Amino acid sequence: MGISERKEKQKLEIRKAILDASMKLFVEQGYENVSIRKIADLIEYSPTTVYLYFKDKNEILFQLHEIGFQKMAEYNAELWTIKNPLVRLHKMGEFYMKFGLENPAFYDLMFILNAPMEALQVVEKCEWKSGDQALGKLKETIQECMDKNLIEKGDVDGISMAFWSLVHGMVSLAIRNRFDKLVTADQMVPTMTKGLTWLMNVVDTSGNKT
Amino acid sequence: MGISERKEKQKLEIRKAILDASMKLFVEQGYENVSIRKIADLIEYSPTTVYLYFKDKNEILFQLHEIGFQKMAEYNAELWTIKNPLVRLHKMGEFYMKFGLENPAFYDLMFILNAPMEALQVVEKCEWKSGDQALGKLKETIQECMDKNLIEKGDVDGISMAFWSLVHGMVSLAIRNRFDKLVTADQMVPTMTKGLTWLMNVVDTSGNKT
DNA sequence: CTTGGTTACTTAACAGTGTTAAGTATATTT
DNA sequence: AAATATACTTAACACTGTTAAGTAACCAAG
Repeated sequence: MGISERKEKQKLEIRKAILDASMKLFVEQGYENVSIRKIADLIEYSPTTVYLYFKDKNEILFQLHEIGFQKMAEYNAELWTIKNPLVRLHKMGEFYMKFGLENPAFYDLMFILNAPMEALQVVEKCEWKSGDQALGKLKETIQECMDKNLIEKGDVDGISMAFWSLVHGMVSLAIRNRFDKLVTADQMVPTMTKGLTWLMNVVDTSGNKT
Repeated sequence: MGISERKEKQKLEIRKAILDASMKLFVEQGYENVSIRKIADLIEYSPTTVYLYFKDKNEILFQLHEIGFQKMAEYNAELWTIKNPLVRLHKMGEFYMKFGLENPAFYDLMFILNAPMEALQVVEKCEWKSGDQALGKLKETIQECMDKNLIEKGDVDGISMAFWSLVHGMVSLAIRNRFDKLVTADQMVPTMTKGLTWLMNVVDTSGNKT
């Protein structure tokens, strides 16, 4: 079956070429400029060929959204060397904001746009694996903080959601230009950082507040 | 000048008709179904006529976004009768989330979509009046909390941003379906409420924690 | 070696989008 | 009555996602 194996390989190569082209378009020209026709132009196939490798555009965007989570994991790599869970939690927030501000296109796909989630609903996987995994790490860290009496004990799910929401809120308001007219450009990142630091201080019950 | 006055009036009426039609479309069929052609169909004019009353689609969406802020003000009406600024702050968050979840289309326009903000940048007004005003009320309340020693004193701007970000984060993650696979439908609102209550308790230095 | 069928891809079209240049009546002013 | 201004429309441009139908190329069976 060496022949059909090679064909399988070739199919995967074109799939990859489509994703690469999509990536190129959407990193260089932003989300709204990723179109099936432009992808087809780049890989030098007709637009309809794209549909032989992906169900629809949402599925392509879902795949890019997954690549986004991989990229985010790179930002978080050094996180797991941090022993103190409270310091780790703080850094987690910082890295999250850094990733979002430096990769607004990916952030859009991962946490703002509807399209990738629509792909998920169709496939009926009915599981947002990447999101669930990321939230899991956050919950673990918060649980650890509670276990070590670094923050007040409470509902881990609710507190995790609140923590995530705070950093997501900041990043999404920033990249969707809601801070532009309210904070000067040079004060935006400092204000965001201060907001997170404020939260960290306010939850800190260890007595070693920074 | 009675005649030109009547004409002015008529012009305003068509402007209003366009906005009414846009409203109808976007409340009934969602944001992505508001198109110039559909608006034109509803008001029984040709699509190009719309451009005689609005610069472009972004300007129409900006106007709808303003109506959204008015609607939000209605939700907040009873807020200003609350004397205790800490209780008011809590209710502010609750009403904000309630508004967002009950009016996702408006919320989109006000705090998520780029289009309305693009209209603002073109007009060179260079001021997001509605957003600035809303944030102002939040800052006042937080300042009052500090003055009355109900929360720890600190950077009002940063803390206001953090507070806003938390509730915005929750609403936007919810309406963009990021909670769907992570929290069961019936637990979503309670989890969000708990998250806000947690923050309120954690900042409360009055000693009367609920 | 030819036939039949599968695979991979393309052409052409549908139904829509925002936007604009150019044209046409109607009404007002000179 | 002629010139001008107002209000609106037609037709087109350049796009979008998506699909039905058609066409080559290859591959296995008779």
